[in-house]
Amino acid sequence: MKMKTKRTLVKAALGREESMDSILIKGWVRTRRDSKGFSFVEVNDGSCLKNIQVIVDATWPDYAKIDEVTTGAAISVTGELAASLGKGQKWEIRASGLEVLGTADSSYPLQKKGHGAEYLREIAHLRPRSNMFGCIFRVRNRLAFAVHNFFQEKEFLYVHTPLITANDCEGAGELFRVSSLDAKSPPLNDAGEVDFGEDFFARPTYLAVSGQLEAEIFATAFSNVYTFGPTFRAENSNTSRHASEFWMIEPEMAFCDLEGNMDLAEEFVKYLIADILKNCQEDLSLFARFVDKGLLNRLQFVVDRPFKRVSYTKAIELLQKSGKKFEFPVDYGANLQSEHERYLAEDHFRCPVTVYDFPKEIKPFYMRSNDDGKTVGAMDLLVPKIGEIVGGSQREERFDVLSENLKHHGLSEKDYWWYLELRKYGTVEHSGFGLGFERMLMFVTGVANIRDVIPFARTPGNAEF
RNA sequence: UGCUCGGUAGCUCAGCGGUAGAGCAGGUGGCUGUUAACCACUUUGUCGCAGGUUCGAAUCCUGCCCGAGCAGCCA
Repeated sequence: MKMKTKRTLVKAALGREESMDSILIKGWVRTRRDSKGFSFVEVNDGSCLKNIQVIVDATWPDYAKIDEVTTGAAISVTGELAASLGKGQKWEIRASGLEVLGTADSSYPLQKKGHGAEYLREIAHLRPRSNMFGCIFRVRNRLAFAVHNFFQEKEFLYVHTPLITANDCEGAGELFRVSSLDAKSPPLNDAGEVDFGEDFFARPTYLAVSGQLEAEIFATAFSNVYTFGPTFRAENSNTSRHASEFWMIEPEMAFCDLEGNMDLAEEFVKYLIADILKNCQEDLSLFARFVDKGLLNRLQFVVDRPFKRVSYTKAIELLQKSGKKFEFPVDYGANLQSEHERYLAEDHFRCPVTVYDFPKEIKPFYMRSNDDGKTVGAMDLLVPKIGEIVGGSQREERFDVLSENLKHHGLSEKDYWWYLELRKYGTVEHSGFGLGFERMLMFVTGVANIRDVIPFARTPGNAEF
């Protein structure tokens, strides 16, 4: 019986130290170049950016089949892995057999030459086969792995918080309603409004905008926990850095104050960048060449230097003294505008900056009140080019103060009874933050649009794939 | 949602009142090792949609649709 050759991934073949008498590869044709007497076929299977070059000699009995070996076709090649006779690659495969597994005619939308990001977005089912998106999604994979490594090395517990929630969390933002009621004729109450008491969960429910409140439950049992999952916002945002469905990482730590929180955020961001610099060099080199020439220097810079920290009050002073004309006025008590954040990270400090201790009026109910009575222990980590990448706070652990804050924000204690009980039984100082996974990926790859770092982007009016 | 810019060949784009172009892709032929191969020849268009102005509209005007950038909301 003939031994069946096991398939080798292109990445493994290219990384070989020695030649192979017999090799089997499978993948998709990127391009074919014909010469008199033989053809060069470049095959990619997604395992790495590089293709492997296959030589098909015209003396091969089935050489007529070469016409079907077109850009986009899926093929299987057997042959010998040998040192390349040409320049530009170490190894090539001298084919002894070739099978076209799936043809692709000339209507194949992915050509060998430059496509625009917007066009590729319209063919999200094929763009992973392009060089750029191959790199993006390999880095995305590694970044997700690095997230878990970071927290697992620190003994943080990975917790799965619910995606369907009954609290319209923090009273902020637009939520997607989750309902199984008949949209055409929903049950009505006496006032003629939709009666969500009749709905699946016997109350109004939504897709979660954050797992924070539930993460706090676990932090007050396991000390250090993190979530990593999808989250949903129904805001009609049309920008290059907002998506309706995105992934977020939310660590939550008991016995930790705002400073410990900022320390962790900084360490986390640096760890992720260092991991990608180390493990995704080939993919990063493509971004450095075609997307952002300054990428590698900027990433190295961020890993090497400490982040700056300024209080909100100090940040306002800096902005007022900057002499720069802003479209929006810089006033104490107002939110920092994008242009203000950009000035701090890109012009003034020229590095990531953490702004902390914000006025209480512009922040949610759960953030811990500072002793000055005016500010809360909040922090935003701002990064050049992208802006806010992390938002977090120390949480209000004092029952009376939290209860007061709920009232102040017009929220009912009844809806947050379990959240309040965390403060009633064994309450402790605790803190946490949220890091936008796609924003981190944008920073690490230099890709400017969030729609291009998520496999299938959900934005207002778009859910095709 | 507001402001700004854009929609011309399969893709990238030029043309911006005088009747449709280039490069690439595709096709044909050539080339003894190519590297987004090269050389020669060659096919392809409701110029986003609907009105209007004009002798004449891809080009000017209005409305709509779609996309992008920025702002707000945030991660």
